[in-house]
Amino acid sequence: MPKRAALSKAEMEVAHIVWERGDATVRQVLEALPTRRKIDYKTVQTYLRRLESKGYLTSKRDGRSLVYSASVRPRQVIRETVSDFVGRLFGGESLPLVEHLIREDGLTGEEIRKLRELLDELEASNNAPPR
Amino acid sequence: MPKRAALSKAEMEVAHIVWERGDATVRQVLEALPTRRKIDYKTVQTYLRRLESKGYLTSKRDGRSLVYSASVRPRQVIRETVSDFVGRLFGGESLPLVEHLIREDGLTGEEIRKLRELLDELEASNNAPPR
DNA sequence: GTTGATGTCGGACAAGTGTAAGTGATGGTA
DNA sequence: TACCATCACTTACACTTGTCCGACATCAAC
Repeated sequence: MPKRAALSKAEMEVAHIVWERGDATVRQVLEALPTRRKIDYKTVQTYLRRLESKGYLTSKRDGRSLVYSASVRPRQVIRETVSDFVGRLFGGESLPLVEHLIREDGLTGEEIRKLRELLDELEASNNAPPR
Repeated sequence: MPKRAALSKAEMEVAHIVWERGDATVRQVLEALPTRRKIDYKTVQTYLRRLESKGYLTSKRDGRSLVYSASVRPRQVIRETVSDFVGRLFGGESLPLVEHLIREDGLTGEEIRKLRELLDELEASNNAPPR
């Protein structure tokens, strides 16, 4: 794998926004950021530029503006990033993190149901296929 | 809360080790680190020193050595750290992270059972007590 | 009582990060 | 057409982080 430099915290934030929208200009990212996050246009511009130079995003021109979009599958990036995080803060064990998340964030009944389904599904495919 | 400076990646790693063991000297942390992580004694020393100055650990002397231990409840620190992470990479939604974790890491049947129990428990306390 | 291993205490230092300013092109509007 | 808002591009700059070095103190074993 052509190891990209890791995402910084601020970069994660804007990358997430671009991924959610599919693509975005500097201004769109700025507007999508939570308003409490008082951050300058120029700063967002820098993050996007860095994300591009790290290989996470590409940009194409549209009129005067640049439109950024993923150049690596977000799924993949998320996998790597989460894995690094779990490795460091939980010694590589993801179960404790799952438990933490389930416990700490009051999940709605709806969400609990959803998770239960996911578990069923998993268990089924766990038993069946010799892979 | 007296907002501590956030943990850096390397700091998370060593903090986790100290928490796991209850307490630890520089050398013990060094030895607990995965061997592939080729890192110098002095470097570990620095991380511990910084963790102390950031307010996460305290040290007490034992002979010539310093023994570090948590000075803030790990639970609390983990909560903050995870919350920050989820905020940035998942826009604050923890469910997607839970799903990701459950899906990506092949959980054992045992673990799945455990999670199911946790969900039951949660659901029960969700319905019953007005807290 | 000199030597070597092991500690701590204070730097050090380059790269990475958060945050933005300065400069110049461009396009809509008074 | 002169001006202002808005872009991109370049540059800046202090703080943080990852990584370690040098000096000095101890202690055990020659």
